[in-house]
Amino acid sequence: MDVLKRSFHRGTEDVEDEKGVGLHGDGDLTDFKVSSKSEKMGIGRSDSKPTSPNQTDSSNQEDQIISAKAEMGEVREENERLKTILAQIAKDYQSLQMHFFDIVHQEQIMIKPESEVSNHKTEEPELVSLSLGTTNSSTIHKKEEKTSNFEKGKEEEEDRQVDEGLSLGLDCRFNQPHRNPIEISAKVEIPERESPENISEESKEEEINTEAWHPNTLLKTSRGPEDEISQQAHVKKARVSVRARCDAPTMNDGCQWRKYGQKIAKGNPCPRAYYRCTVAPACPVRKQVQRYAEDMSILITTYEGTHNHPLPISATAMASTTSAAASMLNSGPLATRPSSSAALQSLAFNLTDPSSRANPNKPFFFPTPTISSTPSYPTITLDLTQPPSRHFFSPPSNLHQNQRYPTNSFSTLNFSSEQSNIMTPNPWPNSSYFNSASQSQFYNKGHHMVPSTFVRTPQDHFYPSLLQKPSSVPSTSSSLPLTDSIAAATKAITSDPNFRSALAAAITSIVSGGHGPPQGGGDILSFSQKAGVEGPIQAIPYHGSGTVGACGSSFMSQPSGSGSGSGSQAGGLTFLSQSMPFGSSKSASASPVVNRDHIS
DNA sequence: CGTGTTTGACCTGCGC
DNA sequence: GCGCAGGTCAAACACG
Repeated sequence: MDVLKRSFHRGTEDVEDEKGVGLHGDGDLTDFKVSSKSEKMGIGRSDSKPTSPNQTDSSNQEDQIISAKAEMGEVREENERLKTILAQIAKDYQSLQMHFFDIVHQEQIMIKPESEVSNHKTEEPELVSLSLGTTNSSTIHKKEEKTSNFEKGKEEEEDRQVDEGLSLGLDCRFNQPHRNPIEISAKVEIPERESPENISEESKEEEINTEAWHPNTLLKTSRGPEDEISQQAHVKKARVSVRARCDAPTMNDGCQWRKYGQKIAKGNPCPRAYYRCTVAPACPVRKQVQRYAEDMSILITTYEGTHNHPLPISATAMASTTSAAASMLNSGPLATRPSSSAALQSLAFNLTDPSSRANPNKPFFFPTPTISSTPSYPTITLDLTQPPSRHFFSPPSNLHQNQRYPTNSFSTLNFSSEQSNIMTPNPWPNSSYFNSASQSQFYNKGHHMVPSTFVRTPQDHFYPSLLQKPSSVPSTSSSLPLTDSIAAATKAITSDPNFRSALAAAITSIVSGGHGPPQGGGDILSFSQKAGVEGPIQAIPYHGSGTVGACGSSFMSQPSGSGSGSGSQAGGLTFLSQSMPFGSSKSASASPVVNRDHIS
């Protein structure tokens, strides 16, 4: 409508200039007529032509009548002319609109075969990848959104135009022919030693291309247990480990987890806890949570498998992040994956202290990904405990066996500079934060741990004080944009090897990073979806409210006591958000074992 | 009583 | 084959 208004305004500028009539596009036609006529005719105006006292009344009246008639005639002509102009503008607008819709529709048609192919592929038995984020579902949603836009009434044209204009541009950005998500994760789930001999790389790629979850994926779960087992056998092989400072027993990633085991791992006095995703009964995703032996403030969370269900929106960022990392891990050397690097940088950009983003003079950091050889369980680690490196597009600097962790050796996607990658000693190794009593008390009182940020600046290490902040953790408005933008960025890794996509994701991140959150799912989400940065749109209502807490930090608003969640981790993803409310997980936090282990 | 956690036992894979 | 370590199971337990 702005276009129309502007056109209308332009179309009447001449008239305004000539007649000095204050005609503005904002007014409707009726107002225009009235104001135009009245102003020109002097009707209802106090500043109408003054009459000379020296003239006779009769002659004055005649003159006035004549001049008024003349003016009326002029105004009528002008009015007709303006009507014609407006009609022409409206006609042009309609024409352009139709043309625009045609373009959009043609795009949809072009997209549809891809989606159908993708859906069809999903029917095939294939692996479940680490593409935790949903992909096609949101594509479908995007289409539905556009379709519904077509059906909306004329009164919604304004919004529609805005929306579709946005989606058009972004679709152009992401619907490139080279969009080929498979390339990235092709080798992820199929370690060489397990690769079927006769399967070509292409077929494997196709296979994995279907891994991203979409509604049809649920069909998988309804298959026989054999399929499930065979899937799991593959899924097992790739892991994403997230290393972050977290004082809560577990990291809240937005999903619901049920603890099914605990084991003392060799070389680490802290037990390793095993969790299963309970969002869906048959969800194969597991995670292991273990504290880093040398710095118990660091929590190592290892994810394995692919969610076969819609993810809560709060969990998508983590899912996307881990998915992206897994894809990166398995996609080969980063040097050959500029898109991954770019997207990771975008990711790191979001992970970086928001103040860095806010201040253009403050440099922001880019990750220094390092890929190492991987053992039986290829694992990529997102090291979010240190200030990230300022290296830009650093290629894998070295291949190394990571000796710092008691787990299997794994690849390290290190967001730290190499120099700073030395683990910081626990600032309070004997702190009562790891005292069972204090800890459980802390959690049970419903306080929320104020987590340290994943990417810290050196001065951020002074975070015991943060921990003592009240539960009013800033459910920062940036949470949603941040997480969504991260999802966008990471999605770019998994779904589009093209650099432009990653760059676009980065731009999206930047655009979204510093602004307040939209309510109810948010503009950023819509933006991402329209942009083809798919997210699990079906999960939008998951947390009910559209507040930031619901989307990014809803967990913060949940009582840490056992609610309906019964102590399982649930709630908002805070993983990559500014507030980073790790923990507040009742289950683990209240666990005496965990607390006990923290003492040990 | 339902749900989640704990924890010892069991299973599996790997290296020797 | 054996031992080790990681991973999982499931009965017992705790909690609301």
